Amino acid sequence: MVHYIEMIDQPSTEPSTRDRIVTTARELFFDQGYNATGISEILKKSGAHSGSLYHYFPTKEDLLMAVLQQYKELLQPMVIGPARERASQPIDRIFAVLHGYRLLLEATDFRLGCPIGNLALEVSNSHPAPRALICENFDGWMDQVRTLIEEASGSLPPDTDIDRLAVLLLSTMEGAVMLARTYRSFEPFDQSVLALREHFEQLSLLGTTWSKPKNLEK
Amino acid sequence: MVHYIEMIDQPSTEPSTRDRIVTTARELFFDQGYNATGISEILKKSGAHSGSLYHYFPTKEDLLMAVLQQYKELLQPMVIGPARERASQPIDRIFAVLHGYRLLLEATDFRLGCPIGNLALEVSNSHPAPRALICENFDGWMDQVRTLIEEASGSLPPDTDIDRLAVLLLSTMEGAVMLARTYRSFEPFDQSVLALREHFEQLSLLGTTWSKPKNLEK
DNA sequence: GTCTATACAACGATAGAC
DNA sequence: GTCTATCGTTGTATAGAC
Repeated sequence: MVHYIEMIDQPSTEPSTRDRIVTTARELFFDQGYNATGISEILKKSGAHSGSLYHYFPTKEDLLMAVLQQYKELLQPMVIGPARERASQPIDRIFAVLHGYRLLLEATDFRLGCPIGNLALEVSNSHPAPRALICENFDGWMDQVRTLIEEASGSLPPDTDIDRLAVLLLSTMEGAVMLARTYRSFEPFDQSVLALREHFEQLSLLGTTWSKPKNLEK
Repeated sequence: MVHYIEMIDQPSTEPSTRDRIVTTARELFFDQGYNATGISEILKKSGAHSGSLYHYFPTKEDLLMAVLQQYKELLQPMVIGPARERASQPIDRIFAVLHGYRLLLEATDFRLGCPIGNLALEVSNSHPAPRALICENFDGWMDQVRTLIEEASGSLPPDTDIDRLAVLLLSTMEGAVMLARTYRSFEPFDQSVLALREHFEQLSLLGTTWSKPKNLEK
């Protein structure tokens, strides 16, 4: 609420103290995890002081929630949008989203994968409120991917379960990123994505040869 | 080294102090994560005292490595063996392994998923030595699953890439467990597994009909 | 190998001046 | 809203008697 007003009132000036704190916390949580990142570290890197941080965020958990809220807002401009621009064909756009995570692994030498996945495993048991926000992040991802799948449905059998496919893509991506980061190798990621590709190719095959006239348009 | 002697010398008596410490640490790391678990908590729950713990494990990281070593030894008796006994058909045995994780999610109300996956994301960036042991755990899992796939290769196309399939199963399982734990719901897990089932069914279809006349059967 | 006592740094969080 | 100073606790790890 105050948040939106700030975004309007400060169109293109330097970021507010609050935003610097959230962004810094996001970066540190991403790289080191939630528990391994101390408040003092966030203060030092952001240049803010403890009085300011605790003015905005009464507890560390509140700061985590602001970070997760920011991730929700970054999904479109940072993940989905760029992926859409990198590919023109419907099915390629789906895999362009996955490829985005590979680019991140590459750019960070396997340090950074999916920030939501990291936090999901670390805080789900102990922090119920952030856990709900993590669900919303996953929901947003699957919503977007579902849309991409729908746009590609011409190449899929008419009875394809799109929700199921979106869940499969998210599950496999999360696991593949986990393995790549652990092995410090693209191989498990690439193999997983390739296997998904084959699955989609099989579906395409079924979609074009199976049904009756259905998708004989052009 | 001393480890094996102890196992032989104490066939069925109560566990050694060392073993109690490792097992307790394993349970706490599993439920709470590595960073969120304090040494004092391990000492309290195991009944050991700090002098004993630091006698065996000079640092907390050394204890983590002993835990990861124990996981390697538990893979067969706790994961693969039971799965093999729960199913008789080759392909069913593969999915019985995945189902084992569902049973664990169910038994723990979604608190516990895959212990290796949890630790992988939490410590890979900061703890190189444990990271190597996590790789060995993943390797062991994929070795076992690869064997299960080979045993089922009669139902698969002859050119099936078995390694790739094993990686896909691990990636998807890890992601599916992550989502189930986050949502506190079986749905993402079940949907992911169902999608994998469909992938295997497609492969079976190709395996039996392919060889010659493409897919013009029936 | 096991126990008690404790060192010392880092943690999350607070108080109060400005 | 920002700053400094600091509280009380917990963190990992040690020392030394037995």
